[in-house]
Amino acid sequence: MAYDQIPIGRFSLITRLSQKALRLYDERGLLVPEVKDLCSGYRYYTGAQIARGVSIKTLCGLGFSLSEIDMLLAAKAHHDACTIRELFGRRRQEIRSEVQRLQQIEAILENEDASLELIYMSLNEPLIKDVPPQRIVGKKGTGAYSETISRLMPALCSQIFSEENKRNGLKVTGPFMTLYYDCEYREKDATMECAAPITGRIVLSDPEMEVRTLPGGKCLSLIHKGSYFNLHEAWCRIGAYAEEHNYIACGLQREVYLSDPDVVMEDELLTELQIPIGTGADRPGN
Amino acid sequence: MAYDQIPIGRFSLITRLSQKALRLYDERGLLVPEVKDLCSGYRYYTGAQIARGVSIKTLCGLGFSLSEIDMLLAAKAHHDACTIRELFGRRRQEIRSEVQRLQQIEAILENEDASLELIYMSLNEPLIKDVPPQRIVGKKGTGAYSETISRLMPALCSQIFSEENKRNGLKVTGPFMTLYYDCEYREKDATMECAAPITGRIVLSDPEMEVRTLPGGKCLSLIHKGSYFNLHEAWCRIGAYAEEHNYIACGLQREVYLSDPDVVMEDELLTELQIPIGTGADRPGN
DNA sequence: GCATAACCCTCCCCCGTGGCAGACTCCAAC
DNA sequence: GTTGGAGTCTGCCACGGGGGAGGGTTATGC
Repeated sequence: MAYDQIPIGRFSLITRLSQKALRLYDERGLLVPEVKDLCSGYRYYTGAQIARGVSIKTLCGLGFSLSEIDMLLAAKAHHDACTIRELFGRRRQEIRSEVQRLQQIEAILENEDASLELIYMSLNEPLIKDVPPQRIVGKKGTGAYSETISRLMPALCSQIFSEENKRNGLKVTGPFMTLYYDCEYREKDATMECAAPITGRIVLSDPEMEVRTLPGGKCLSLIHKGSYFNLHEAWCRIGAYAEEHNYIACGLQREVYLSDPDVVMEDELLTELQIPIGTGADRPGN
Repeated sequence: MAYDQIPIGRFSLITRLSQKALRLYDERGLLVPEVKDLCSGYRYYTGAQIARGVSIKTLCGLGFSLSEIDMLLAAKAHHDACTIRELFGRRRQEIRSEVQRLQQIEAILENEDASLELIYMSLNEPLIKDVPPQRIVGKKGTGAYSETISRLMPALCSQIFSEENKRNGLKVTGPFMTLYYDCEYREKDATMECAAPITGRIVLSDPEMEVRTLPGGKCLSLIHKGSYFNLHEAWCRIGAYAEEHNYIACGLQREVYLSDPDVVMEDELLTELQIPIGTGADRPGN
């Protein structure tokens, strides 16, 4: 059966591989046409290559990558059932987790029908992330939460934005935040510190204010959307999550004010809660 | 809160978007940094952009494309709940079909554990494809299937590969095939034609042989792997599939011999079955 | 004020496939 | 032999990032 000059189009019809794909496989060495006319550049396949082409098409449909397909076909040629089993198993694992992921997404999309608010809902899962060390200036105080913060923030700002510091080129390099020194909720006498990450030289006239470097490291992070009055709910959630996963706070918990409350509407405010869990050494005692 | 010079690294940590992604969104206009230092090229984001970044991150995680995210955010800005609902619904649909597809693959991977043979099993689903017109030379005959074919093929070959035709540059341009003239199975007196697609001028000494052009068009196609003795099973499957989907044959059914039986082992032989089904103008009702 | 480390920039390649443009080649029929 | 149409070639862009090279910029600490 002298039938060995199959041009790409015909070969594509037989194997159901697109011409584009066939050219790619040629380039990659996965399926190289038996003959390649040097002057015209035309690719000619042989009947014996059809089987390989069909195999590639099928494995492709099963979601294997080109390099995996290469390995599978080589393993088959060597009757190496072990490699094949392993690759198949791995692929099954991938598919399972992918299906799970998609089903979670589907659940989210179905829960709230036409609202983008759920965007923040789905962010509610706390995540672990890395935080860089920051040089901050802060002012400590004790009292009820919101009142104390309302008192500390203006004091902090007036120092940072003083004429002298402006002249010295002081810059605020990140969002303002509050650091909490207590491990539990305290209604009236919580100790906290309002702070801002800065760069440059700073001159302080308030003796209660302090400049230092906050250590970086891993932390549990949760972004909350909405009024500051609802922040305690978010703290509850991140706390529950930490407990559930056996994370122990190893430093000051932080409340990072991502939005500017002077500009953003109350229920659009973003706030990030952080609980250091990594190798940080700034335990309350230190 | 004068905090408006967030470099890309810090912004990346806050929003959980990679720097790579942020640069891409800048280029695409999806999330353009408020300030771009013209001489250093540094990107600086503002606190007000965090919300948009977080939204993008979340929508991305839900699997929306960048252009869809653009539409969603625009729709949200215009309080256009309708567009949002539509995009969400479409995405849900996509996810459902993707999950279905993956689960089918998983089923295939689980069925046969470590064998590549299933590769051909999964090809068993007949497919509709386009076949080009072919100029063929064929020789007809009547009788029992395998005997008749065994008689016709050598006759055909001896003509095609005759000295005279070789001199004229006759070329075989595709696999040999058998065309079946009967609509049903006939044990002893089936009419069939063995044929080969050719190009060039041909000289025939056998008056029973004929050169003509086989019409192209859509056909149902199934690739069978294994001995020719089992071909009838494949014919049953493709026939059942055609009946199930109301496809009516509108031309000669073909058996295309993709492998060379002189070279390939019996149980590795590939054969393609084709049932022409026309352009859809010859459905049962029409 | 300077050194150094950390940061940021642009450009290129990778995955695997589809689409398009412009040029070349092949074949069948006249 | 010629011609026209179909087939094929290469190369570029797109998707949505990840990774790396090589070189400029900023911040901190001494």
